[in-house]
Formats: sequence, structure tokens, C-alpha cells
Amino acid sequence: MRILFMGTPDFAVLPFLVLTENFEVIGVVTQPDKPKGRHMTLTPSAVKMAAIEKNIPVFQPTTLKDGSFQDTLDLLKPDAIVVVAYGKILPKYVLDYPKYGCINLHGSLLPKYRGAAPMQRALIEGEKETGVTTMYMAEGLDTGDMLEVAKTDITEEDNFESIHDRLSEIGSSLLISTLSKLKDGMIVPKKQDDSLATYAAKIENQDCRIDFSQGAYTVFNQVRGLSPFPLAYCRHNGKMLKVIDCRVLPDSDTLLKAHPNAVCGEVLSLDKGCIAVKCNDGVLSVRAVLPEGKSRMKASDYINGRRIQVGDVLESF
RNA sequence: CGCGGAGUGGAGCAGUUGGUAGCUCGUUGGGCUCAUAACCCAAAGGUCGUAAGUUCGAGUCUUGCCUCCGCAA
Repeated sequence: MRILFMGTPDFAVLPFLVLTENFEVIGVVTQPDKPKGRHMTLTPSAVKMAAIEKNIPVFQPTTLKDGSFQDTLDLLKPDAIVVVAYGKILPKYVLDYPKYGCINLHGSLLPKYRGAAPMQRALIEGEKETGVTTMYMAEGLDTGDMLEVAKTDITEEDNFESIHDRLSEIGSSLLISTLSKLKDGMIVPKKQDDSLATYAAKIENQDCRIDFSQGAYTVFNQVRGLSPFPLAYCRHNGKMLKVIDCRVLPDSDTLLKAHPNAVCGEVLSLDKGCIAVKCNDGVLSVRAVLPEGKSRMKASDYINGRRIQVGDVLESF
């Protein structure tokens, strides 16, 4: 089976590599190189670099809409197109081309969290489990018929990074499983229940703003869903302070009683190298931060550098 | 040339109008304690990123270079 792979970021790299070990991958389509980083240097996508390493031809169309991609399809003649976080909508003529269809790997348990940021949104919403879904692609956004699903629990330890890596891993396996079964006609596609669908919008700057007048768990989920990137932030002494890692303090009653007049966002203690911040219904223990203009550091380092004291208030930016 | 910040003992930071370096923590040793990530005492550890320049003298001024980082995309 001749497979054309379409994908762009880190998340798609492992699925791509695993695919090359199990199937005949005849080409890779990825986003054009984009100016990135400090000096806006043109940077190839993660998938492109992996493809070059594997000596697989790379295609980087700026658009698929104008029909020019038809030539590439005629040249490659793929039996199936596998899409993992490619970043462009596939027009109908592409969807209809391959014999085995266009198969997408999506980082959520569909029909929940359709869209751009399923993993982050699942964490932010405080989901207890998430997973990956393989599906046929349709013209709507992640609306196609589902093929297979793999689930995983979300624990207190998880953040976007760990979920991202884990889903990338189980997604790779699931992809192989789905393709194998598909080839043998062993899967019955299942329609999505649109009434249960939710939309995982792209993460905007607005989503990263911390409001300590919310519950401790709400802030905790926000922080972990955005860590290690792009990171939730607040303001301390007029400067931006991003929170990399935090936990909800288990026994916060004594601490709260010791500071009866504290406002939300106020620093209640700096014990054990953690910054204890009052929230609406509890205390958040901040363990790692990123101060404006500095690099990532443990909360204890931030404290040792004398940047923060008990009684300081972390505000919304 | 997208904007900006920083390079000082293991870590995070100070360092005034230039006169050979301090703080918090860690480390090592000792003490206190039933015990401790708590407390007390002591010690080790830095040619202040690099090259040149100004100066009687530079971490502190000027210039080049290297490295790192944040923002923005």
C-alpha cells in the first residue's frame, strides 16, 4: 500500500517514523518552511527534517485549494493518505483521490475536542481521560467517521508535554493497527455523534492569563494544559511571571487561617521552595516559573534570588 | 539586519558617582534534637563570558566577538 504522509509538528514525527517502518511511505507533505526563532530564520518543520533523514521526498505546497496539488497526486499515486496534525484543510479532490481514503489521527476522544488544540483543551477542562482517534477525513473539521480509538488516563502528574508525548506514542501504534485492519477490510467505520461534539479552539494569548480568583484546581488545570508551552502567566511586581509547574496544596486550611485577610493571588508562604498562592477556594503551590526576560527556574531559585516575598500579590496581567 | 534582556564561587541574585567582591540557598565539617527538608557555629569555593582599549587603578566606562534567554512570529 502506497502511503502519502501529511504532517507538520513534533506530534506527527513519531507516527511518521513508525509508519515508515511498517508501510511504504512514498512521500511527505508538510507546511512550508517558516521564519522562526530569534532572528526569524527560515526553519523546516519537524516532520520535514525527519523525512529528509529517511530520504523520503518532501512536498510543501503553500495551498491545496487551487488544485495544483493534483499533479503531485498523479505523480505519487497514493493508495492512502495519512494525516497527522498537518495544519491545512484538505479539499475534496484530495480527500477523494486515494483508494483507501484519507485517514487522520486526532489527539482526542472524538467527537469531543475536535479542532486545533485537543490535548491542551482536555487538560484545561480537567478531563480525567483522553486519547487518540483514527478516522476517515470528511470535509468538516474532524467530523469524519471514526475507525479506532485508544484511551489513556490523565493523572495529577500529567501536563501538556506528557500527554502530547504519550498520545503521539499510542497514536503511532493505533495508526498502524488501523491501516492494517483497513487493508484487510476489518473495520466498520462509526459515525460521530454530532450532538456530543465539542470544539477545541486554538490556544490564544487570552487563554494563558491566570486569574487567581478562580478555584485552585481551575488554575492548576490551566497551568498544566499550557505547560511547557506556551505557559500560563500572571504579573508580579509589574513584570510577567509564567508558571511552569504547580500543584493544589492538599492541606491548605491552616495556611488560609493564618492569613484571614489575604486576597486572591497573595503569596501566603515560601516554605519548602514553593510559592503558595491563595486562590478562591484553596492554595496553589507553585514549583517552577519563568520570569520575564529570564529563563526557566525552580520556584526555590526565584525565592533565593529575593524576587518574591510573603505578602506579594500575583495579579492578572 | 523584527524588539529586548543577560553572562559575577554549584544554583538564583546584589554590587552604589570606577579603588581588587557580597546576599539567599546549596555543599563539607561540627553542634543542638527522639527526630527533621528546622535551628546554631565554622569552612571550602570566584583571575566577575572573551579580546582589546581608556585609566595610577575596572565587575563597575568604550568597542569587537562568543554564548544564553524572553517577547514577537
